[in-house]
Amino acid sequence: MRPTTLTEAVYGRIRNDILLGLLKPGDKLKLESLRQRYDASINTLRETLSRLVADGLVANEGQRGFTVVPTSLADLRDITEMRQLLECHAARLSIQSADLDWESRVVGAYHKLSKIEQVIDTDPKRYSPLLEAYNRQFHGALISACGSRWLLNFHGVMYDQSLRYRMLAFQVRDFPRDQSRREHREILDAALARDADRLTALLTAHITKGAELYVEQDLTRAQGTKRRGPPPRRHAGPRK
Amino acid sequence: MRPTTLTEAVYGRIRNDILLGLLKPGDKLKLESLRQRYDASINTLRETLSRLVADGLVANEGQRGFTVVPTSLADLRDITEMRQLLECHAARLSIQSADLDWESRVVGAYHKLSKIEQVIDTDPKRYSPLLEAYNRQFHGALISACGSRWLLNFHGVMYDQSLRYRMLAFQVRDFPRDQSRREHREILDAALARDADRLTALLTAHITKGAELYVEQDLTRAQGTKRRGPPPRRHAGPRK
DNA sequence: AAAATAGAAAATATCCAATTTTAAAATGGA
DNA sequence: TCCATTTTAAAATTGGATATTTTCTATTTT
Repeated sequence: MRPTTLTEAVYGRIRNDILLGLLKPGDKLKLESLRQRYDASINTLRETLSRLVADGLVANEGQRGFTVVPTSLADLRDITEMRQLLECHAARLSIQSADLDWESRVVGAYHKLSKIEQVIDTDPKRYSPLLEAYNRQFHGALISACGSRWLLNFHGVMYDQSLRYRMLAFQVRDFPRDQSRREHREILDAALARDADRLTALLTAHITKGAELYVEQDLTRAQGTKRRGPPPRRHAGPRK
Repeated sequence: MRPTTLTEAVYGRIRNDILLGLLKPGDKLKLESLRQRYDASINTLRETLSRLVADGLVANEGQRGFTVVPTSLADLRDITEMRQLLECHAARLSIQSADLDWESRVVGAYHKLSKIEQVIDTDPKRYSPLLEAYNRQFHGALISACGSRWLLNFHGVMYDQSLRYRMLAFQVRDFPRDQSRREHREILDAALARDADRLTALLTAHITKGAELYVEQDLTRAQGTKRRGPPPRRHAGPRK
């Protein structure tokens, strides 16, 4: 589904630019520049930025305008643990009430992911953002039967946060090959075997490894401007 | 800390009105009416409403404006379970890294809560919103040493959501007496004894009971307008 | 030279008026 | 009663104007 309103479209674009690291942690988001870059009015921009504040991707201190939320190892650790908690819990619930539809979604998502992983693995030059999209869909499918909107909601937020760190890591280091492919395969097997314990163990390890991609570099250096305060504010909902 | 900007102030006021049930589930939030009621411009209003969308208190479907998010038993169940998950997890973590400061916050918060509970218990007419504030502070203190900003963040969202249901229940039924007082006492004891298992068990029960106040009435009747679709969208950060 | 201060320039937060789009309601026949 | 059309009420956006607040820079003071 494509955005029905301008605000939503711009929201998606800025969000994407932050997630991809085009807008770097700490960057000041001057309304005037944004106006030109995204071709929308100040008011529309402010509205979209407010939403991003809620997602924990943008900060809005007092009267000092908007900035891209800074990164830190502590924040990454927090996000990683939180994502593990939520994703494992949701995966467990999903397995409990797993039905054929769920299985079908999981297998389908895995297939897509697997195919593109194969392509990229043989030729790293062909890395595509599609990989990230399919990866998200696979993880999404796994927990799609958990039955809790809020859980999916929060998980989505954490997923995006961790994605940002991962993408930042790829800016300085090569995309890791092979390993995550095998992990995904194991995760799929555990899911289809309805082995909740094994599944959560695998997911935990998988998520940890993903985070390490970032930790390995010390990416917590100069970012945009000064204070690299704590993370977000208030935030909410998942994508329809 | 008082709001530094108009938007923040209005945000707080609308938020409060929704939590208190002054703005009822399903209510249409016409910008024009809001403009008068809260004395702010359309743009400012849109900005604050966007934030509330993130909190899962306001919905913003397509091009049909804003509405107060409807309530439903399914949603309440979801919220309740989610709050239990987060609050118990956070309480456990808190106990793990509990120090004297934490203990002091817990005891202090309990004291305030206890005092006002006593007053209200002897004279129900004197029910005060302060009780809710102190109750929040007590629960907040319990998990304040968990060390995870995101966890506190998400918990805050769930707490507010459950508070809304509770307040809606009080509109039709009397404030329950005595029981929760005893529960709080037990919770305090378990916390000070560093008994994580007992504490989480008590918290779970306590939260369940709180939710039942609402379930007991069938409060899921006509609310504002038509479709009472699913809950929220995206959401994010905690209060500073 | 470090610290404090005054003033200028830049950027925010807000508001208002006007336009374009959309959705919901009303109307008028088949 | 059920469509199709017109009307009407709102919402989404824009552009511009205005106070206020920050931030920067040059000037003084200690």
